[in-house]
This record gives sequence, C-alpha cells and structure tokens, in this order.
Amino acid sequence: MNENDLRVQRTRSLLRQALIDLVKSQGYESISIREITQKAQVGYKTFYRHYAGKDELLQALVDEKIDDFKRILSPPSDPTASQKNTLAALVYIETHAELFLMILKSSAADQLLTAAVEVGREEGRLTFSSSQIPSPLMTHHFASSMISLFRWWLESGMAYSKEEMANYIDLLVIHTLKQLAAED
Amino acid sequence: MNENDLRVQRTRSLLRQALIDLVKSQGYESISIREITQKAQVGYKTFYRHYAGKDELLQALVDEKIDDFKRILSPPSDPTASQKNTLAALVYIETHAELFLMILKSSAADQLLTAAVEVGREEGRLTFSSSQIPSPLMTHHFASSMISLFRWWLESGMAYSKEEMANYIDLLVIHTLKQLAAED
DNA sequence: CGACTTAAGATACACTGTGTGTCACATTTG
DNA sequence: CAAATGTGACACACAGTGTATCTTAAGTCG
Repeated sequence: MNENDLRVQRTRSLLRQALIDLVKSQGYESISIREITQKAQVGYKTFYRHYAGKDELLQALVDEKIDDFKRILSPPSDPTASQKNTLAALVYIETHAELFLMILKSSAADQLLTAAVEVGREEGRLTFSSSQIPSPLMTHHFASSMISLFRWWLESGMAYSKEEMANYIDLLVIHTLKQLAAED
Repeated sequence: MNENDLRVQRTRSLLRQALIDLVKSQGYESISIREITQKAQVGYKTFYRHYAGKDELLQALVDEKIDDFKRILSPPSDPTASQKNTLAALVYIETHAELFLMILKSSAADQLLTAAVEVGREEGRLTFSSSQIPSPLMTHHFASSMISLFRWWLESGMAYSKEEMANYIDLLVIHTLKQLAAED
C-alpha cells in the first residue's frame, strides 16, 4: 500500500479524526468499526485495508503523539530546568487536550505511563537518586504522579492556569524528589 | 429471588470465582459470558438471572471489597497513625492481591481511586490542608499516589516487604503533604 | 419425611458487531 | 491517456449477547 497515495492519506486521516470525535462523545469501548467508517464517510471494508481493528487505529494515533511528548518532557541537559519542562509539557497537553483525554480514557493509558517512566529514568539518573528509596520506585512515583496530575488538570477542565499547575506539580512532586536526593 | 436459598448463594459464588480465575489468566475485556458460565459450571441463562451483564458481576465483586478497604484506610481518629494505616492497607492488599490486580486491570480501577479520594478527603481535612495548594488537588494527589504505589508493589510481585513499602510511601507521599501543611 | 416452591438447565431465537471475499468503479500516478 | 491500485457496496460466515419457553432438579418448610 503506497503511503504517498493521496487516497491513502485522506482515508487514514478521516478515520483517525472520526475516532477522536467519537471518543469525545461516547468514550472508547462502545465504538464500533461501522460507526467509525460512517462518521469518516468511508466504506466499511476500507477500514480493514488500513488497520487490523479498532485498537490498531488507536495505536497509530498514540504512537504518533507519544514521541512528541517524550521529546518535550525530556531534560534539555540543564538539570535545573525541570520546572520549565513541566510548563512545556502542560502547553503541549493543553493544545492536544482532546487526544490526551482520549488516550487516558482508553486502554493505551499504560503506554503513556511507560513513556513517562522512560523519560523519568533519564532525568532521575541525574537528579533524583536517593539512598533511602529504590531507584525504580522513585522513577515510577515521579512518572505516575506527573501523568495523574496532568489527568486531573485536564478532567477539571484546566481550571488552573498552566503556570499555577506547574507550580503545584513542582511543590508536590519535584520538590519532594529533590529533597530526598539532597538528604544523601 | 431469595438471597438465602443455598442454590442462589452457590451459583453467585461460582460465578464470582470463575470471573476472578479468568481475569487472572486472560484479563477482563476478552472474557465472554459463556466462558464464565462454563468455568463456573452453570447454565448460560442462569447468569442473567443474577446479573445484567459482565460489568455488573464485576461491580458486585468490587462493591464487596471497596467497603472493607475504605474502613481499613480510614483514620482511626488518631492523626499521627497514618503509617500504621498504610501498613494495615498493605496487609489487606496482600491477602487479596489477585482481586486487587483484577480491579486495577479492569474498568473498575477508577472506582478504587474514587474510594481513596473519599478517604483522603476525610483524612486531609484534619492533617493535610495547605495554603499553597488547593485542597482538591492535595486530596487527589494523595489518593492517586497511594493507589499507584500499591499497584506498583503488586505488579512487582511484592518484591519489598510491607514494612519497607510503608516506609517508602511515608517518605514519598505522607511526609510531603505533612510538610506542606506545616509550612503554613 | 414428603409435598411444595422455585432456582437451574437445555434449547431455540432474534439481534448486533466482526472480519473476509468479490467485483465494479474511481482516482492517482507515470 | 492508460495502467495500476485504492475504494465502495454488497453479501457472507461467524461469534457473542440477551430473551423466551419448557422441563428438570434441588432446596425449603410444614
């Protein structure tokens, strides 16, 4: 299948957008392939010419965005800039809020956590190690707290500004980990 | 339907256990009603005489355990005993490890979080309030961190002892919140 | 203990969604 | 323009759900 064919690009784009729209209105689980193809105005069989099933379509969307996200959350070699990173992540999340909510509500939520753990392992190796707490636990706590706080922020309708949230996240998570590291 | 009839109790018990066993081996989503009834050695129609569907059976299991859990995690009026509470929660979780993993892997995971938030609201009102961070955010961070750490512990095969974990949780979560409260 | 009550089993059914096969058609590409 | 190929529409077999009906087995209670 030729990726450059305009028809291929158009069909996949329509299918992806249809999934996002449908998740917004009814969640992920209850969506059927027929619904997706109807919403996308695409033949039923055509769906299977591109994806093996609903999960694979979701996967294509997730993979596409997770790379961006990892790049943004990663430390820019300056270890004191984690607050800046947090803010950058919040900016990115806000502009892709629908997509992130979709991922968090779907079965792909674990992948986001995995990605965050990878980032956290990089960052943690530099600044967050502590003799009091095993490093895998530190990493996991950092990653899952970040995801969880992002999620809370999105689900509250972004009631606080990005700057406020970055500050809260700093107080609740980053400050804690730095302090544990400093006690060594 | 008479709840005291031995046949009713036996059937429901068989169905519940079948669900737990099946989730252990293949996860929740892919299980069909027919599989459950076959595993439980119960007629297909019989399932619907007791539960409206798969989710309702899960719900029955979850409801049953969440009450216990809330009672255990709740503060025993002594606000300094949170470490003791944590340890008690870990004991309970360990003895029901399979069930908790099932809940965390299923769609009912959010309910566990909700229950923890309720507990946290009680506890937080006493000891965890801070002028620097909105109280709903404090509560959510406490609850989701606890759940997340419990989950990590279970999924790592309980590699650390309950006492170690209680100590780590104290350092990562409880200590942080208390400190924020103390800064007022 | 025995008659009564009622839950459970077996089977058939309509309905919905999935995934595949086929063929005519339309669009892109060279 | 012509060949290549992605697309749409329709038909199909299959699996799972939830319901109806009738019979059978088991527990309950006097």
